Amino acid sequence: MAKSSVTIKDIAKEAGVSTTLVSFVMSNQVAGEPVYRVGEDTARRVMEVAERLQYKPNNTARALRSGKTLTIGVVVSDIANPFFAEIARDLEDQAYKYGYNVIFGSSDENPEKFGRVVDVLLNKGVDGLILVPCAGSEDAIRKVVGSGVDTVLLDREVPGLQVSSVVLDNREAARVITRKLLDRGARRIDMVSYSMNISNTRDREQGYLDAIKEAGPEFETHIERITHNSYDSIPSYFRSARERGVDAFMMATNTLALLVMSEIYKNGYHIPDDFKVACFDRNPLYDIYAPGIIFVRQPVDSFAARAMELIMARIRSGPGRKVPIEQIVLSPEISG
Amino acid sequence: MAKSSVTIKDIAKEAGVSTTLVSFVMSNQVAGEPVYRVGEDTARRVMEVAERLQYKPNNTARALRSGKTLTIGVVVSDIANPFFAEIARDLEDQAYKYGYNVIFGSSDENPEKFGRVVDVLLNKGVDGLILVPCAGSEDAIRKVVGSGVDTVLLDREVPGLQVSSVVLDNREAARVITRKLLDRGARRIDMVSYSMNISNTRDREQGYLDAIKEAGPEFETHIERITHNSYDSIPSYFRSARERGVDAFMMATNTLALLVMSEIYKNGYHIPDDFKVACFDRNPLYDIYAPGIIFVRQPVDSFAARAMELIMARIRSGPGRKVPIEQIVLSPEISG
DNA sequence: CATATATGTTAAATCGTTTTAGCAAGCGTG
DNA sequence: CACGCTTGCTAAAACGATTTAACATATATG
Repeated sequence: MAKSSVTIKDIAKEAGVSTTLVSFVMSNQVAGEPVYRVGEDTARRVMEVAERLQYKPNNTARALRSGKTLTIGVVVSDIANPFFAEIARDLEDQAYKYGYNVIFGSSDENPEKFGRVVDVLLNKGVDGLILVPCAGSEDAIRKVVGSGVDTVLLDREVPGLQVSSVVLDNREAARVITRKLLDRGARRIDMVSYSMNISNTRDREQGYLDAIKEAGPEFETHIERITHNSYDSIPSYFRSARERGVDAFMMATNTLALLVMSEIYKNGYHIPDDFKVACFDRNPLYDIYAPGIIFVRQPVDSFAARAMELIMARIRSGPGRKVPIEQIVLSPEISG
Repeated sequence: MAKSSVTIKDIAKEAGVSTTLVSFVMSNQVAGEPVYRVGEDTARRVMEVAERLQYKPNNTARALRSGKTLTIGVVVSDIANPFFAEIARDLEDQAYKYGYNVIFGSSDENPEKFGRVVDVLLNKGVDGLILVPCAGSEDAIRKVVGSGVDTVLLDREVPGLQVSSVVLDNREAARVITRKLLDRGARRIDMVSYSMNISNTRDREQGYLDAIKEAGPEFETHIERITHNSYDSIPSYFRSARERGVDAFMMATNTLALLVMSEIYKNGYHIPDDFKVACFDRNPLYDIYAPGIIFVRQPVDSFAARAMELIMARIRSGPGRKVPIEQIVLSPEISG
């Protein structure tokens, strides 16, 4: 631990005031409006001394006494996924605006790890949690929420739980891009999805089915469910899809999209001439990789901003009368 | 912050002993060998009570008094890169073995952000730092190391700095895979690299040059340096490479490999028939994407294990006589 | 002028733990 | 039996901040 060496006491002595006063000045500086009344010139003097001595408040001591760490914990499902990496970045920026920091954890879509990570974060003393649930994490989330920790769910919901959340309108988004594939001439669209039981995946499948149903009874549907992180089945799946006369794919995530598209290229086909493709999430590789692709651009910055607003509102409303639960559903933007 | 509510005091009262004793029992439990002498049955009783009351030590208070957080800070250059994502995971596991936790930050290859992130970590009170330097981060690292914080560099070195590090033998690895391309019949090999000034990138370029030089004067070299995160130049580069009769590519990272390979496929060519490809780092997409690819598999688990060993050794040797600086160079494994 | 109110400041308690210094009992030794 | 050494335990002082309660002084109010 870095020895901060210069403490509030040193400043007090140097400026000829009490430590209390120094503390007042410091916390007034951090928060917006002055809560404590401090003489203007005294405040200036204290701040000058603090500056000169390069005072850095000791967050640990602060946390111990005040019970607030000004840190919120974030658990995403896979930090290596560009979608979540971007969310992580944006959350960090948002938190900064409120004078907060963020600590991350990754569940790797594993409910046990999810629980462990949440425990570690709580033990480190975060003021609130922003969680991306994974399949099987319901109990852990219920427990945390039940114990009164301020929590907001992100990207995925857990039905039947009294907790705020920010998600995309996945069903509508899926419907729109599927519809778009049809408009561009696709006759036989497969959806490639995950077998994980996660709200957003299920919603996307529904949207796909909605669109095909609307199109008419002559259109067939097929949802291929891939097991997370075991992608060897893709080549054989692609072969079967081709044999069934599939001419377009709708993918539930950017990872799936890349996998299927690389399979398409590997077999010597082109996008969008041979196969049309639609999917969720942007990926930096699209730019150069698949110019003709249709994708749902999730408003990641809004995800982060809304989630942070919700958690801040909850944190700032004392333990007494809490701010009400809010479930925010964001509208998708479609590209391509 | 989660109210842990039940404290050492409660246990002391319940068990009829002093808080000191409870503290002794608790910390003996955590560390390996008993440092304090405590009666065996008393210890058992205290632990029973602690268990029954579901005591969770308050890390904040611990940190404040002891000056140790049992947390080490890690700054990688891009958490969204699978290579670093895996390193992050492995570091977490390693730390766990020592009873430590890990907090992450990402510099996004930006030296200002690097400095900010390091400051935040130090301010949170980490006991040590594991850093992946980025171009321009030298000053920040020098400052941190100079101020006595235990530090280990990972994946990239900063020449002329007294600090432990764990890196791959990048030059040798690059030489070997370039050689392998030649052995498989490549006559004109381009290297695609980053323009960033980073030790490992420079070393890889040297290895490439070494191999071509060894091959004989009739072989030409070309190093194409791409600016990080601006990949629009790749199509035009690929065109020019094709015109120059290039028949193989050696890429400095997995990201570059994917970009160039997708360009190859997009133009209707195949790997390895039309172009042979070698690169650094594994990527999950390779499996399905480029079976014929040659790549350097970096021993990520060893990176993590060695780095954690080094930082632990430094942390545990008190501020008095520090363990000596160690620069560990790991051997690459070649696949394909 | 007396009383109330606002303003500027501080002493001391507190957060939950670790750590220092030391006490008391038991035991072997010469 | 007196001495030192070990064993088992504790009181009290940190750690560095925040927060409570209160004390002056100045200003306003009736």
